[in-house]
Amino acid sequence: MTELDAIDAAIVRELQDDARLANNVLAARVGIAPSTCHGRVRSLFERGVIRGAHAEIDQAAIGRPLQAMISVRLRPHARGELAAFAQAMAQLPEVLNVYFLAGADDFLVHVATAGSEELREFVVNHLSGTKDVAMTETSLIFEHLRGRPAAEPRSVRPAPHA
Amino acid sequence: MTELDAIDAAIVRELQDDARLANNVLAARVGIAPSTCHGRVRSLFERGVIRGAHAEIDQAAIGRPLQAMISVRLRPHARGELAAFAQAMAQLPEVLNVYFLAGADDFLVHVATAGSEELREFVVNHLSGTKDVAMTETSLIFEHLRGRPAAEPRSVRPAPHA
DNA sequence: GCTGAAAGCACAGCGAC
DNA sequence: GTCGCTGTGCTTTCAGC
Repeated sequence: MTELDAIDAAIVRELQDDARLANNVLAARVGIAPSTCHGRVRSLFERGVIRGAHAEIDQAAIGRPLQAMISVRLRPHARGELAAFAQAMAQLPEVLNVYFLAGADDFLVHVATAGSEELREFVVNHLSGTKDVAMTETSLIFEHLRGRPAAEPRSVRPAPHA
Repeated sequence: MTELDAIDAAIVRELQDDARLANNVLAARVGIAPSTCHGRVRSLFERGVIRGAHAEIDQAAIGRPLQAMISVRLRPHARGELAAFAQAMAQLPEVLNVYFLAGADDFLVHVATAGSEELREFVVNHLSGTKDVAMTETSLIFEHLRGRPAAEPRSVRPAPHA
């Protein structure tokens, strides 16, 4: 697998915190020249270590103040279509995340809706009212905290010549 | 609250998909001049509609191939410190997300670890082995799908003079 | 909302170490 | 691997409209 040195790890950490960080600022922060830094960032994207950059939106500001996490269990006969089902879920405008689980439930759906009525409609129309769904359990989300960036838990090999 | 017109909504949608999109490309895509577009993006950040931009990392590539979602319930006496507890969780390097729930469980912790042993250690050291935690339930995550960008579910007022 | 100018930066390719 | 250079184009801020 693609190995990351300490500088790559630092770049990943910084971009995880702010994906729009200017290259020259990032270079200074990780202690390398801007041209080198630019090449490394490009490489991280090309190698798939950084999959993309996404803006974090205040859902309430765009008219979806109510977030919920919905546990979903499919009926046994529909388990084969689990992937297709989850994929379809992810296309719906209310859906923020779909987590495919290995446990009692088949997956979790993280949604943001305009209100409780819209949430109810979402669950009925796309989940509990569907023939493939055996069970749903909806929990409202009060708050969502992002973890602090982490890169390379262990075995970070030293940088070339920092 | 800060109102968003159709152009702001389009900008939000594009940046949700790619936060590093070049300003001139974004401007062309939403149909306004680059300088105007730049001002709107700045305004969206300043108003807090866009809270930040974060790189999406391939956790497996940085040495954390195993992800899990952990349901946590605190003991009744510890409910008052729920916010502080969750905040502390979010600081741990393994934690990607903490979802504060209103339901049977108090919160969900989304973690990425180096392996099953590290996951077990995480749960024991920071959750089940803690005096404030009443119960935990760990589900492995097979896959994580991001929802497709959505902006302004309804009541998008027309743009000024698009 | 647009245009235009000016400074700084991004980005690619180069050679040198 | 690193760094520094150059050139083109873009970003960003500032006017004024």
